[in-house]
Amino acid sequence: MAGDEGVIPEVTLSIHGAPRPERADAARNRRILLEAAGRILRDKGVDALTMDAVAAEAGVGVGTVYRRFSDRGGLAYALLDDEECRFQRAFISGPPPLGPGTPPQERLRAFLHRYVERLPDHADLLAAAEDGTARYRAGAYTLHRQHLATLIGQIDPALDAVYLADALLAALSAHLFLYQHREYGMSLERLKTGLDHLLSGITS
Amino acid sequence: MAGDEGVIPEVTLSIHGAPRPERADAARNRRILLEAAGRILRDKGVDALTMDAVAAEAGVGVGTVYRRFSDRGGLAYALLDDEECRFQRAFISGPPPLGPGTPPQERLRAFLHRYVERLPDHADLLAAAEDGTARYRAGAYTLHRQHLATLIGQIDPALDAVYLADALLAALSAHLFLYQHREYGMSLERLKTGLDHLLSGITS
DNA sequence: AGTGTAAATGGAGAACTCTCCGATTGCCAC
DNA sequence: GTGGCAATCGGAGAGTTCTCCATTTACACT
Repeated sequence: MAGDEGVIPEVTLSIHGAPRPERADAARNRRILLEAAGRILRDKGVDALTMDAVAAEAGVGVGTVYRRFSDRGGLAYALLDDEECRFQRAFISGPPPLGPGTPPQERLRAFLHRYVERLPDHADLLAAAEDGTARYRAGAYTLHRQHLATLIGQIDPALDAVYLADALLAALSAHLFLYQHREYGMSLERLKTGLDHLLSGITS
Repeated sequence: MAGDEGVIPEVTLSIHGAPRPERADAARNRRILLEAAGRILRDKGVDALTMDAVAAEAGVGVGTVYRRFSDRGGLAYALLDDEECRFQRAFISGPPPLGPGTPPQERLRAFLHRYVERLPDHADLLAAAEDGTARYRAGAYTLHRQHLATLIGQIDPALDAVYLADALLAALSAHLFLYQHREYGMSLERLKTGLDHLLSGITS
């Protein structure tokens, strides 16, 4: 416990910028809740991950769960936060071809491929997080879109970079992935190759 | 009432092929329920369109609503059925450029543009219908995908037509549209032009 | 008409998400 | 310390979706 974890508070780049430091009991509860949620997720699967169940497992009231994570999607995003932060560091400042120091065409392709590789492990939780219009309001989406739009703008300033970023990310929807991969049996390789073809209209 | 409506039973091409004819009381209730739902939708908006409200407005039990339309998404799709059937007729057997008798590149483009034009009027209801993975299980999605995949296969048999159909349709998600158009302010023209750019990788 | 049966009905109730607000508690200035 | 206040807590309850099944009803076949 000494020294805690690091400099950056928690829930950093990805979901929402922390407006102000959390009170000690609140921070403790966040940790307790995340651990409880992780246990439920591991032991009983994503369907058992209800707000009531998390509250019961953590031994707090359900109101506390909603105060920490504004809704079920928020809890799901919080559970993905570690991995998301790693991904964000990788494409913002990591080594090539994901990070800087590579032509934008290749960075774009690397981003999409890496995103696909991330999906199998997280699609269930992501699908819960991305429910409805929630995906587009999340910080992660905004950052991904901005990153893709920047790369596309570097490739060809005449393109509508923001629109194309949305379109590419739409093809990476967790719900679509669940359907394509688990139900329709498309392999990750097939998805990557398909994305490459989509890209060919952009990198031309 | 004499002569009813037509040859084709109801809920025809779009949602699911009718397995067997409906009993008279069931058909009557379907009509009553759809009228009640339409009234609620018109008067109070999509948020008031709950299964309980429809049941109450129609004067039946909620179990009946669920028997007719398996869930809220099913009800939403049923409300869209008329328009959907018209759209389907248009791209299957209607006049060019949407229907046959036009090069596949142009039919593909016409399909996407027409889809975008349809969205503003129906996005709210469509968003309710497309919730979660429901979109991909719906008959309408399957048909749209098959149509697009056929056109893409005609353009270039070497492409993964089914994957690209999914990807194009992903960009037409009602949830994404609501975000892009209503929240982000993208015009229909901008969406169409963006889709044209996406297409350029396919029609190349 | 009478009858058997498969289909349709309705509403109680389970499960869930999310809100509300009085009670409680950490934290900072003094 | 201690006083005050803003943040936090908890759990009852409202609103929804969807299930279940005992009861009722339509319709085909004598």
